[in-house]
Amino acid sequence: MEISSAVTSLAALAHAGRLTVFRMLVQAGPEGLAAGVIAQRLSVPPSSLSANLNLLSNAGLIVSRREGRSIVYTARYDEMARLLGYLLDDCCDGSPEICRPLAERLSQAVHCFDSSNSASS
Amino acid sequence: MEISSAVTSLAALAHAGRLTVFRMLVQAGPEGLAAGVIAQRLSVPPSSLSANLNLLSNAGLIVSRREGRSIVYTARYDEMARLLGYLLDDCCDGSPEICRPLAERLSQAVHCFDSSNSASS
DNA sequence: TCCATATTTCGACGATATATGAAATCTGGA
DNA sequence: TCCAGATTTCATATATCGTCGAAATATGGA
Repeated sequence: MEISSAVTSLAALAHAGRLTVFRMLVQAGPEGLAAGVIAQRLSVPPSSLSANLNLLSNAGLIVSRREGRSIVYTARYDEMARLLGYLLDDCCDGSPEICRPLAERLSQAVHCFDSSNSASS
Repeated sequence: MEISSAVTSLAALAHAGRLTVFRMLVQAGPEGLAAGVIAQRLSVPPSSLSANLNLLSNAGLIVSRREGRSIVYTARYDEMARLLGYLLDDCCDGSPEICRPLAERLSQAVHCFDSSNSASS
């Protein structure tokens, strides 16, 4: 991943409204949420939300699809993986004991770490 | 983690210069790097670097200690873990097959995932 | 075709972030 | 005490971001 796209993604997330939206979409899964639903849940003007959804979309963190009259947004898990991977890539450089707690915190957050490791056995 | 501190940290990282510095410090490990060394490596004016180090420091992502005439900066791995954990916390909500690739990307980046999992066997 | 619904685009204002030279601060040593 | 080295603070100019009403666009159905 290029540093410029990492910066773009981080900037997109560095905003309370957008971060909230993004986490909502991450939670929502592949089905996603319509723009109107998000605007209602967050009590935010449609035009403001649209601008922020656009920013997240341009950063590659979410995608949209039309579904009837609504436009449904979905989180891009692959891009999220790339971004977090980029932040972590140079970690643990020769010091496993330092990033051990980090790894534990991550596996706590991503529950399928356990299953992805035990399921392969 | 509060959303406001997540936003502060993300904003601190959403800047090419600061992101580069942060990754340098993550690489450098607990020994850290003196401000002057960083400024020289990156060919950036000391005052600019100082402002950016200050931002990262206020966000809690790095810490400084005086060592002779130099001020040495170090990455805070614990805070990095908290931030990334916050971004991931709501992931995988009932859909392990979705975040599986994400988990694999992360374990690729953080090499001690393997050791932390295989060492316990 | 015409209307109601769902979202986006446009425009303009205020607020915030960035960069950097010059001066100030702090440290170690003679 | 005085000096040189290392870094920060200050002040200022510049550029970018965020918000939201009003108008424009796209869709589905009668």
